[in-house]
Amino acid sequence: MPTIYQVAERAGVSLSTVSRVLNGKASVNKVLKERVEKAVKELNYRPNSVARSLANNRTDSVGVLVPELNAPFFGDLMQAVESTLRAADKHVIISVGRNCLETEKDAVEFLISRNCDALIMHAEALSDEYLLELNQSKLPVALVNRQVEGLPEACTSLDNEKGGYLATRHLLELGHKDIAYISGPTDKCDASLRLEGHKRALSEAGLPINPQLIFNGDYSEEDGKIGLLELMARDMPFTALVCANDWMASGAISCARDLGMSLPQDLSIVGFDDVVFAHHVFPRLTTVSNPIAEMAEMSAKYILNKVYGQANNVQLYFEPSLVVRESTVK
Amino acid sequence: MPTIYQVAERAGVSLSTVSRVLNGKASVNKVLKERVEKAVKELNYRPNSVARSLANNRTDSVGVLVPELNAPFFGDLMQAVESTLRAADKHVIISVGRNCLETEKDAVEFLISRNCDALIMHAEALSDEYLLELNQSKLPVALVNRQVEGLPEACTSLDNEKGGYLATRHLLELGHKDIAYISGPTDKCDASLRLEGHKRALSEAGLPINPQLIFNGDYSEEDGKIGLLELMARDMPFTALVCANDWMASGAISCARDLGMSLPQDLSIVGFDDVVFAHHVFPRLTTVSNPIAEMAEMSAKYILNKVYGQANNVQLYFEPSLVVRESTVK
DNA sequence: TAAATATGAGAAAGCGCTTTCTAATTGTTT
DNA sequence: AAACAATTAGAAAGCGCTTTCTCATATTTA
Repeated sequence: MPTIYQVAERAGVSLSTVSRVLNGKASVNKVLKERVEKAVKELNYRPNSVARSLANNRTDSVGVLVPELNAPFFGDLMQAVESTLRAADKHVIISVGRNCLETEKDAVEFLISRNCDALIMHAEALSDEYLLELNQSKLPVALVNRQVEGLPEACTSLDNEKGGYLATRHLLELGHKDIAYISGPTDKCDASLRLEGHKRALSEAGLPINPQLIFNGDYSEEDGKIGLLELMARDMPFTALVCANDWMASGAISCARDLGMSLPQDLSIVGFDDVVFAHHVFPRLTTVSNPIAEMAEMSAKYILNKVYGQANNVQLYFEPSLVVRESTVK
Repeated sequence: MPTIYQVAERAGVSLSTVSRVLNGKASVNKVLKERVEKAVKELNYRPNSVARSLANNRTDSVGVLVPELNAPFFGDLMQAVESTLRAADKHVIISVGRNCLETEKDAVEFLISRNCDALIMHAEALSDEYLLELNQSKLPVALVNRQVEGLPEACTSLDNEKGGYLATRHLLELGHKDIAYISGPTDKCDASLRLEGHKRALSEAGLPINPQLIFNGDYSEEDGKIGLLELMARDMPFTALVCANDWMASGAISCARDLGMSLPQDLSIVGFDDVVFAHHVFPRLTTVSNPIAEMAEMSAKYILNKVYGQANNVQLYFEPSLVVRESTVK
């Protein structure tokens, strides 16, 4: 691998001049510039990014923290972040948090030790205070799909309340009156907001909120099954079911079928997120779209602005919309 | 951020000594060692990984090339690679190839310019020659799920022929005689081997190989649909269908249902890969498991051995197995 | 006890780049 | 034409670490 010194020698200039040509920051005599460019080409020179990083104290790399790598939702997130950042010649270092406080902290430490210039995270377990502190003392941080008090411009988020509202209103419009709900873990903000939306829709329709028709799940497919079983055991009849994400909806669907129900006639089901497999399940799932890819892209653009001096427009707040498929009927 | 120099000062030793303690390569007087460790702790010192990389010419980072980030198959791959490498304190730089020659080359260049110590790739478009040359002149390379002439120990692969054979034999054992096949792109080695296996199963059963019952798809969901339509238009009746991956199987399933067929009674369908959504489709898909996660893990271990001096056992060749679910009946 | 060997610490060079500082050259103004 | 300002090139320091080389001290051997 040729170094900048060899380029300088071949071009007959000092290495400062080569550096200036390469970075285009200061003006360089046209003749010398061409000589340098020629030498660069002839030697097939590529600057050593490590040396560059050491000298100017930035690595052009952004750490990304996601709960897992093999889930469609986070796949979409990473896809968007990677392509946005790569277009700016930045690179992505990925770390997995597993939805666990210790692992997330570890992952952040790891990313810091790797000298990332910034962090883009879908943090589940880390506290608001930790994130604030991190942002202040170490690295600029962008949060995807989460709102943190004190970091207004660093957070992209979805109107989850509206999403829950849309799901339930759709069922109400189809004529359902007895609507069950399988919630996500209510200590998570998005889950509790979705539930709020559900309740608002019921209230607006003048219907009571029956706690017997609400089950608290943990967003897993398994809890979709368990939830449906439990709700049915409570002996409060219902003709429709809202699940706070598609995984639980999918679990509920296969459970319902195992119970011998025919869908969607016996039970209308709505999911949330519109992940890839939503149209693989049968009946194809009516769900609420979650523009995770756009949110992730905006988070990346925020970092590009904040750390790398770009000036993209960034949208922080997103609206969900209903995707009607075949899992809901009158 | 404290530097090694400040640690040395606080501990009252030279920075060489600090370095030696940190890296544990040379022996250091116990007393001094403890003083250094104390200073490290007090200052909360973390070595600067960039400076370290510059000095010893290695970045402890491995480039990973995948066709896409938001597909379950590659999600599994990355998950395995990331966790294996992270356990060894190496980090993963991810780049996307999009199944396109130019993009893959770009991605590799990018990874090289980032001074990765090695590359782990699921390369679709790059030629064997390119990969060989890359491995020889630039960076150690590991190929996941692909065999490259000349790189025997660097490749993990699946017995695709056997997979195709298993799929078809399963249908034969259920009593099917007229079995259609939707293939992947036959210029890809895995696709053509799967097809070979299908043919061998037919031959062993004494059945003719009817080209009218074979359709060449491109592994996309869309081509599952198109394939089924086309096969049915050919007026050669069949009672079972093998698809060379789960995406096409899923496409064929929804197409069949749109056509009013009832599954699996009217048509038994087998997929390939056993990706996450295989059990989300209805009827739950009988398919051939592809141990992509294990292959990816082995590729990572190979790199750990080759580049970082570890001594893991690595298995290079994998056997598929049949996963019987509900999409196939007598 | 003197000489030979082993052990461990520090000084300093070097990894490949950026950037500041200085000096030289060119151009501008009166 | 003299004095000044504006450009632009090169020298050198510095980023934070590793590692070689050298030297001092401790240990072993005759």
